[in-house]
Amino acid sequence: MESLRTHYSIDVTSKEFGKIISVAGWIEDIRNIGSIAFIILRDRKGTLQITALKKQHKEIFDKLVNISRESVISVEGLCQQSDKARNGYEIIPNEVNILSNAETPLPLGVVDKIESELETRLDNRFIDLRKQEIQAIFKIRNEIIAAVHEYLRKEHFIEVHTPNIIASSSEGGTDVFKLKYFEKEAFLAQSPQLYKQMLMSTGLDRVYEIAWYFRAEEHNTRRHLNESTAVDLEMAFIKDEEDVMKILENLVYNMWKRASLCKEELDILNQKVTVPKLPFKRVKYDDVIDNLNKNNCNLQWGADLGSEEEKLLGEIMKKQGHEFYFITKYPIEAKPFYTMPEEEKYSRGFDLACKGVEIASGSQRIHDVDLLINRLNACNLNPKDFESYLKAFRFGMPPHGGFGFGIERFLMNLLDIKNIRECILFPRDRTRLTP
RNA sequence: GCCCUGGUAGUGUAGUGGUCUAUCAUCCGAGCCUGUCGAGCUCGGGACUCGGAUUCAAAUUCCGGCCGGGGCGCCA
Repeated sequence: MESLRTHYSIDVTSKEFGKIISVAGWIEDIRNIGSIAFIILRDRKGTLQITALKKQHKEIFDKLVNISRESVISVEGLCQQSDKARNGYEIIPNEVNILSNAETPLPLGVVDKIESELETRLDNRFIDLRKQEIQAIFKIRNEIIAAVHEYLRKEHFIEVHTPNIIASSSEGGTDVFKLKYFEKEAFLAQSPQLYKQMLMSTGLDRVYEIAWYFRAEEHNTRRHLNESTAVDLEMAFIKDEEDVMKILENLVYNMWKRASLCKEELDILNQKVTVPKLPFKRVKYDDVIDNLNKNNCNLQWGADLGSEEEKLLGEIMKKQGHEFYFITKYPIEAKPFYTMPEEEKYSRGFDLACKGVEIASGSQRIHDVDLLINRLNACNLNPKDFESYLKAFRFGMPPHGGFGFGIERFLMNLLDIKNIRECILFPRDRTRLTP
């Protein structure tokens, strides 16, 4: 055999009929009818059929029929047109190489008729990922991240990488993972917030990062991970937060558009992606509260929206034709310390929501160091703990703003996936540390 | 952090004090079958999360551990 694989399953065309080709992959199914057997082989692009006849070649027939499912083989044989086989052709094998034998029974069936639970699937993720509908999620994920790079580079953002091991918690509030760093104590970053802001003092002006977020909160829900990814972005010399929102809505637009082009994967997932229209609706926080209170909510001014209120707002906005919308001018007390205040009680912070779920949040940031220290104190944080961050504000810091944007939440929303653990290859949740 | 909930073959389930020697499907194994594609048929295999308590009797009730699922708060 000259090579393990000359063709992928779906790349075989009528040009190959009558020729010797080789294919390789995992044995998905063996249907032994007696004197004839059909072996379904799966590769990256799809499946194909190998047809073995006992009469014609008993040795190869016996070999193929006795391999366990999900073993890896390479087959060389005659490619023959067949209306009865999938893809319109079948391979008549003349050489079979077993590259890897799968143990039996499988901990999880790839094409079994019985659905497994998410836990079983995650415990055996390497097999779970053999399913085309699971792979489709990550192929789409790859595409939308490509769209992020493409769009942001076009807008002159540069991709950066900031530390994940840090000396103090980024923003206070949420729980962080503590770890030993030689003789010191360190933490895992809950976001690149402080670093991307510091980069605004360098003149790089526009940066973004596909960032890891580590959060030690002990929640156990469908929409929380303890390790997640995000698109984090920061830009300098902005007039106000509107400049940031423009980038964000265009980014989201481009991501949806790119996802809508993944026709094959969307078909497999039975999903339709409708590209949103620009610009997204801007709604002031005050109007949101009024609107919700008119609809039988009892919200105090200054309160953050609970998940039920968020959902209700999503329904109200949808009736008005807005699937995506910004909530702007949040009360300063509902936003983190680095958020730029506006007037007495407001801020230049915003959230982007889609279908009643918050998918991104951002703001214009404070660039004045005295104001920043005031806000730290007001939030019961100690400016001393933030000295290396504050230093970047003392020697020339332009006005700036940015946002963070959870990739898994976005995928859930995009593909109507019910559990966030489906959106990341190897999820880390409250109890899961392996695989 | 708080609250609710669950754990039966490899997988997914039925069974809620007593012929349970535990159901069914899938799966695995042996066999039959020349056009399967959820192949079919015959035969066989395989399980009660762990520890303690109650009881004549526990998969089933109670307590605890371990491991899950979900909701709230918080957040992405």
